[in-house]
Amino acid sequence: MPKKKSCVSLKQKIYKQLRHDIVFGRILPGEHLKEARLTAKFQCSRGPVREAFNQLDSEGFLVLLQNQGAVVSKTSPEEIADFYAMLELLEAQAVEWATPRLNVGDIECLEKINADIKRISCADNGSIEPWSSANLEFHRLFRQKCGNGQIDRIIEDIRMRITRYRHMSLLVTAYDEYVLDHEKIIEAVRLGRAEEAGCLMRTHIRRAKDVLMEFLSKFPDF
Amino acid sequence: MPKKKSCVSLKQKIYKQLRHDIVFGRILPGEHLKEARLTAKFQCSRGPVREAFNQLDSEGFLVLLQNQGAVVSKTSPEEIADFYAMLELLEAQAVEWATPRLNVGDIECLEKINADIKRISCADNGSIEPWSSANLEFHRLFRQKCGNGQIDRIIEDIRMRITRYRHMSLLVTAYDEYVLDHEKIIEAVRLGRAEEAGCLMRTHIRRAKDVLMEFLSKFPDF
DNA sequence: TAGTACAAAATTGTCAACAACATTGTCAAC
DNA sequence: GTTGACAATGTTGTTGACAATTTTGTACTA
Repeated sequence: MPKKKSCVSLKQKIYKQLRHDIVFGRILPGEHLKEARLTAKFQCSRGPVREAFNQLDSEGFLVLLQNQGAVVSKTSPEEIADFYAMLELLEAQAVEWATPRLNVGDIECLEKINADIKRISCADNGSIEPWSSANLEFHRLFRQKCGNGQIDRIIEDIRMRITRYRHMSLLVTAYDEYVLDHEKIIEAVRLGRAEEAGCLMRTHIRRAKDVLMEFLSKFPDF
Repeated sequence: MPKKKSCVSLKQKIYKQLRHDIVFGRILPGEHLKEARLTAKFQCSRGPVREAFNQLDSEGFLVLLQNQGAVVSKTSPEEIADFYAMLELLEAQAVEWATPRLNVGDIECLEKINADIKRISCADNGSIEPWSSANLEFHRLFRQKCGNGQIDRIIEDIRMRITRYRHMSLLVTAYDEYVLDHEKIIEAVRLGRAEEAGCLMRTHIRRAKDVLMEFLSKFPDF
């Protein structure tokens, strides 16, 4: 049988699909992934599936056990708290570094994103993903412009790891507070007050952390 | 041919060996690794080699190019500067968090490690690795005891990534200053002055950064 | 000589089969 | 009924072969 042209490797295709399914909660923590099942789903052999597993393992989304296959990693409340403590530290620093580097266009962009967030909040159609995407975009802008590619990469990784759990807490979140936090941060950035902007970001993330941790304590099943 | 017992997977064995060779400079940045050569070296098929490549790729030690194999990743001076900026931030925080958690035994341990470092410095037999190991151990203690597993993991990753370059700068380093820095940090920790200890760590890492960056600017070939 | 088209070689991507290991189910002994 | 050995089954680890792609070598043309 002649093969089809492969512009992008099967490994990458499978990796992206699986990561998306894990991050957005379509595959649950603790679930045991079997190579055979995915081979059937993606119509390929076990090689590419195994390579995708490997990558997901070293990024923390899966845990590979010797001769026992892959399990979607569970993140304990303690680990989530640790992740959020890192976010506080890193994103505050990113904002501080970014502030003197942001131009008028960037600030307009931030305002536009925050307006979108506000609009989505008001619509409140029960769908979490659009809100979450817009929110991530707001935070992403700072770290991408802060001038340190490593902090950008590390924050991105952490955000990916906690997205699944964050989406839970969004069910009970008062979105308005977050929008106001964002407005304050934008204002501080506009005035060039880097340190203040960093503090505001820290407080903002702390608030999100508290909401999520309280949610998790109420629903220990997750 | 009957196979030997495999307590640890070939993939892991190859991964560890390759990572060690990269981190300790036995394989140089930019070098193209070919699967065939490694299958010969490790006496196995291409599967495990490919899996090791994948892991090294997602950890940043290699870059996998579509249909073009694996290249040992080069780290530019700018990226190294970024890594060090992260270390300043993260290790200072780790020390600050660790300070109230360290007991008498831990502090004795720190003093013992620093004494080892001093002894190795004086011996000065030209071998970098023992000094580097002892120094890493000193820094590792803080992050392991700081109560945040994620910061520990992230710092470990960064340290791995820059070890190769750090070893260069150790050729021209005045070790004594580092030992004194360590002593000051220990003293601050003993007195429970968390914030001060954090600042000292920040200064200490900044010093190491400056030495390395100056070295790299003198030898741009690396 | 420089440049290009094309064939040959080398290398990576994928696959299907086999070997090693883990889990499950069965059955006898107590 | 419980326990432990052991076979049966299922899953992962590894392999060698083939397909697809890239690189290299070579002859030809301007």
